[in-house]
Amino acid sequence: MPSISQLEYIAAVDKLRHFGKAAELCHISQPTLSMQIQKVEEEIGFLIFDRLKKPVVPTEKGIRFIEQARVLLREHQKLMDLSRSQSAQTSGEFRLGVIPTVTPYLLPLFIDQFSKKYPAVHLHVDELKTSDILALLHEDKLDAGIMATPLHEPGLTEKPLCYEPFYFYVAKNNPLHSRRRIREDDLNGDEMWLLADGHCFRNQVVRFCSLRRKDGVFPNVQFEGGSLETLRNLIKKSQGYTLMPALFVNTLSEAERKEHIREFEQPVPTRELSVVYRRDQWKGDLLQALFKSIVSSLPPNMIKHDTKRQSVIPVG
Amino acid sequence: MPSISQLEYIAAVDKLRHFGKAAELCHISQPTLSMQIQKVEEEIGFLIFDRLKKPVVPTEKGIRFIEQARVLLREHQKLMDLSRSQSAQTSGEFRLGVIPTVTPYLLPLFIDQFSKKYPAVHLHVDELKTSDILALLHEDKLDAGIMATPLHEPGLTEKPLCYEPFYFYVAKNNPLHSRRRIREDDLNGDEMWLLADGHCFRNQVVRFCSLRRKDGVFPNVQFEGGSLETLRNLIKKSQGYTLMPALFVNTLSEAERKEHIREFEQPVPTRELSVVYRRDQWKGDLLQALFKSIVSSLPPNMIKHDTKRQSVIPVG
DNA sequence: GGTGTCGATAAGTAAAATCGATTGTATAAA
DNA sequence: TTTATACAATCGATTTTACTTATCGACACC
Repeated sequence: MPSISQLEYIAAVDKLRHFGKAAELCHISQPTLSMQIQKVEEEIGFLIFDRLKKPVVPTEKGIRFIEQARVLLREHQKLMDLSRSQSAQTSGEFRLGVIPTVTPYLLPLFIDQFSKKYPAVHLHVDELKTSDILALLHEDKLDAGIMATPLHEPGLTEKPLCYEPFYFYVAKNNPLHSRRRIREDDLNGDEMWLLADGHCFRNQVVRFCSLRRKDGVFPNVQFEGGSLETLRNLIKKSQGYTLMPALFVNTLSEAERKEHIREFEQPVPTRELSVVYRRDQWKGDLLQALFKSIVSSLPPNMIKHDTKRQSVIPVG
Repeated sequence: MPSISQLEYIAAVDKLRHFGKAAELCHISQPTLSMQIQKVEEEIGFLIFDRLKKPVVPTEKGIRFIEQARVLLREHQKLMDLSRSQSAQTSGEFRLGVIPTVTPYLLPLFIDQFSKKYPAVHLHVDELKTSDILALLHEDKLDAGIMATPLHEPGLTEKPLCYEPFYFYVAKNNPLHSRRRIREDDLNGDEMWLLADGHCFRNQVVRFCSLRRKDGVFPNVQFEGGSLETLRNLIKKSQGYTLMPALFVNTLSEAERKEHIREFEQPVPTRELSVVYRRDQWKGDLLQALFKSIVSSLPPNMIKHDTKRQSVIPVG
C-alpha cells in the first residue's frame, strides 16, 4: 500500500514533470524518488509516468491515480492542520523551577519549539536552588522542577530527562592543559574553582573529587563563583580549572573547546537530570507535553545512560 | 507526519477499545501498536487515548483526530480500489515462449498471481526450444521468450530475470553420493545423464564439464533424456548422475533433496535466465507487468548475481 | 496480600528508506 | 555515424524505522 510520502513524490513529479527537480522539492535524492515511485508502480500493477516522453508525463491510468492521490494528500493535510490547532488548545499555567547550572543552557534548547507548539500554555520558569524547588513543590507553588537526581524525596516523583557528562575546563597555563584526557586523580583541590555553597553542582564536584582522595575532606579553596559563566571567565583570564556540565560545553565555540575543554577518561563523571513533581500533580497533558518537548530538543547522545562509560555522581 | 498504518492502528484501538485486541486485528504485536500510537501522540502534541480509563477511551481531542483519520483511511481505500480496477484494465494478448527446462518449474510460480492481477490479459505460453523461440520472435509470432542467456542475438533485447545455480542429482549407489559438496572435476562423462540434443541445458552441462577437462570433447554418453523428469526418474531407479537447475530442485521434497541432491563448491555453475524480446516490441505495460510478476514470484536468493560465488556458464 | 489484566518499556533484529556514485538510454548536435 | 548532454535507473553501503520477544509495573478484584 502506497504511503503518504510516496504519494507526495508522485504528486511532485506530476507537478514538475521532472524526477530530479521533484526530488529536490521533496528534500530527497533523485534515486530515492525513482525507487519509491517504481515501488508504487509495481504494487499497483501499472505505470504512473511515461518516462520516454520528454518531459515525463503521467499515463492515462496514472492521471486517475494521481487525482485520487491528491484527494488523499489534501485529507492528510487537513489531519495535520487539525492536530496543530488541537495541540494549540492545550492551555493553562505551568510553573517550573530549574537549577541555576541548567537554566541558561537548557531553556534556549526547547522554549522556542514549545511556545510554538503550545501557544496557549503559560510557562513560568524560576531559576532556583534545589532546596528551594523542593520546598515550593511541597507547598504546591511549583508544578515541577528540573534538577540533578536521584533525591529520594518522599511524595515526589522523578522522571529522568538525560544524563549529562562532566568536562574539564582548564586554563592555558596549567600543566594539565596539554593532556588529551583527564583522570579523576589528576585533580588537585588547590587549583579547582568551585561554585558557591548551596549549588548542587558544587556538591557533586566535591563529592567526585573527595571520593578519589579517600580523606573525605575537600581542602582549602581560593574562591567560590556564583555561576558557571563566572568560573569560565576567571579561568580564561587567570589560571586553575574546574568541571563543567555538557550542556554548558555545547554552547562554547569550537575554538574555545579546543583551547580549554578536555574530556575525562571512562567512566566519565555524569549527573542525572530529572523532572521532579508531586505524584498527584501529573497535570493533564501539560507535564507530559513539556517533558517530551525537552527530551526531543536535547542532544541525542545525552538521553541514554551508558553504565559502561559513565558513572553517575550522587547529589547532596 | 502520521502514516497510514499508524492511523489504522489508532482506528483499531478506537473500535475495540483494547490495545492487545487491536494489535491482533492489525496483525502486529501489542508493543508495536503501543509504540506507534505513542509516536503519533508525540508528534501531534496531545494524547489520543486515555489509558487510565478501563476500557481505554479516546480523549476529547482524540475523538476529533480519529474522525479525520477515518476520512483519510476511506480515501486511501478508494485509492487502492482504483488501482486494482485500473490494473485489471491492462488487457491484450501476449504470446510467450519458454524453454522446456524452465516451463514446468517457473510457470506455476507466477501464473496464479498474474492471472488475478491482470484478468483481462490473455497470456499464451508455448514450450519451445531456444532456436525456435528466436525464430518466432524474429517473425513476430511471439512477443517475448524466456531462455538461458546471453545470446547476443541481433535485433533482440535481453532483460535478465534471475541467476539459476545448478545442483548435482546423484543415484544412491554412486560413490559421489556420500560427498557433501561436489567439485567440477569430480564429474565423469560416462556416468552423466544428459538431455537430448537441442536443449540448451544440455549444451551448458557439456560446456561446463568439457571446459574442466580441457579436451573440448564430451565422451561416450549412454542415453539422452527428453526432460528433467525423465532424467530424475532414471537416476532414482538405477544409477549415475546429472546436473539439475535450481527451480527444478525447489520442487523436490525435503526428503528427496537429502537423498539425491548435492551442492557444488564455489564458484557454483549457474545459468542466466532472461526475458528476450524485439526491441520495438516493448508492448506497453504488458511485458513490464509480466516481467515484474515473474521476478516477484522467484525465490529471492536467485534474483541477484553474486559474481564471487557463482560462475555463469555460457549458452550454445 | 496475592493474582490477573493490560499497557509500557527494553533490547535485539529485520526491513525499509535514503544517499553518493555510477551506469544506461534516448535525443540532440556535430 | 559519432559525440554530447540530459535524465532516469541501478548499485552498494548506510542509517532509520518498524517490528519482535521478553519483561515490567500499575491497577483492579477477590
